[in-house]
Amino acid sequence: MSRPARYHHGDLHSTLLREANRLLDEDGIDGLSLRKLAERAGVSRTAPYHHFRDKNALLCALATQAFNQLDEMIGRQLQGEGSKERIQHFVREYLRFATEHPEQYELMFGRTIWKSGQPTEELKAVAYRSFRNYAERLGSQLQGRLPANTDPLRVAQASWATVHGLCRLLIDGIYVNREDIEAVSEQSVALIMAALSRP
Amino acid sequence: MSRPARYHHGDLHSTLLREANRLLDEDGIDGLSLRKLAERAGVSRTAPYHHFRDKNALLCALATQAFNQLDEMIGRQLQGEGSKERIQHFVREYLRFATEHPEQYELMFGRTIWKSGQPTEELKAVAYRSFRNYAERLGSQLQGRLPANTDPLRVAQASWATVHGLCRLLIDGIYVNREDIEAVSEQSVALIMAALSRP
DNA sequence: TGGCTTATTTTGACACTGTCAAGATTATTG
DNA sequence: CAATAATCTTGACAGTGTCAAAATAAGCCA
Repeated sequence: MSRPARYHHGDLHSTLLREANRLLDEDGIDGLSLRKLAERAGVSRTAPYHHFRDKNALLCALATQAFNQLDEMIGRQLQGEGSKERIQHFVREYLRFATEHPEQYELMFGRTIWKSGQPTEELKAVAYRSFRNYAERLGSQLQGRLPANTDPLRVAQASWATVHGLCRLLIDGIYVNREDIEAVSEQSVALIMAALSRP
Repeated sequence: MSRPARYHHGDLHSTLLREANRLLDEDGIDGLSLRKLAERAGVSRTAPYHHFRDKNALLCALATQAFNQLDEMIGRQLQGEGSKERIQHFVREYLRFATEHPEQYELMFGRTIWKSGQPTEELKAVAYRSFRNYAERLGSQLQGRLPANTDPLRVAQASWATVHGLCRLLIDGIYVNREDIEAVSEQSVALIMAALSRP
């Protein structure tokens, strides 16, 4: 671990990613500065620029990692046949994912990357893939139970917006009460399921 | 308007608010710096500090203004008896409110104030009042049509989360296609209305 | 009016930030 | 072993929010 200080770090790329994630958890997205990160990695201020084009690129790399985790979680939770309980459980897991690492979630969906910065092609790919994954799996969960003239894609988009909206309200500090969010999400699922025809 | 430069500006407080709103529209929330603002107002860098305790206070003032507008809009759109069309129309107006001044919306609901900074008591008051207003009016629109064991407050929270989620996806630059959002919001309203009993 | 208090505004300074350019050092390759 | 490429450092610049101390103007009370 703590080898003597050398000119070449040897493994700076992954060290940067690791320490950046730590900084993100500890100091939040605003507290994550390249200079602090460099210091933690035991390296000079501009060293990271040889591994990431700029700060935006670093943040995109972090977000990409997180999207891969989310994608994996979606695949794990939304498999098998659909039921209200399964969907309910998925929503809880999604909320947990977002609230256990709020700064990561902010990075994934926030304006820091998508608006102010520029999402990497890699990031865009994994982000869209995650949603497509969700849409497909939810579609087969609800298969045959949707009312006529109801596009499954629209249902996926709408439900995702709802859960995402709840997450944002929690993460951005507008709602503080976690149990309220829990109840609201149950209400949302209940409402959607009530609109479906019985299998 | 353009009087000769005096030591005392005379109306700096409101000038700052006005120019800050312009800067917000033009350069976005990240481009809104106190120094640029001071320059626009024709005053030195630290002059604004005698009218707003710090940058957070200025932003809270802007957000408070915006919430008052939203509150007024809610009252205007959600009066009278409820119908699917009226609610649909309200959602469209809400989307319009958010997308015509995205930076203001970001200020109102974003982490800049609610998480990183500290919302003023005044801001908290008007924000909660706006939601209470929405919840009450939506409640009377749906009166008597909600299924048993369905708390109108929860429905208000859930539906607000949905519309808010859609706005965020648009504003943060994740969704770019406006028509998609339009269709998704219609789908959301349709789903909720489908779960209600006929009047 | 004059003098005192208070409200505004300014200049100077500090610690931060991201990032560029130029040089120093090590690793790699022919 | 020499040349090239990769990696890292130091120095610098423009930008940020904000504090302290000094300058200026306005308001008020005699």
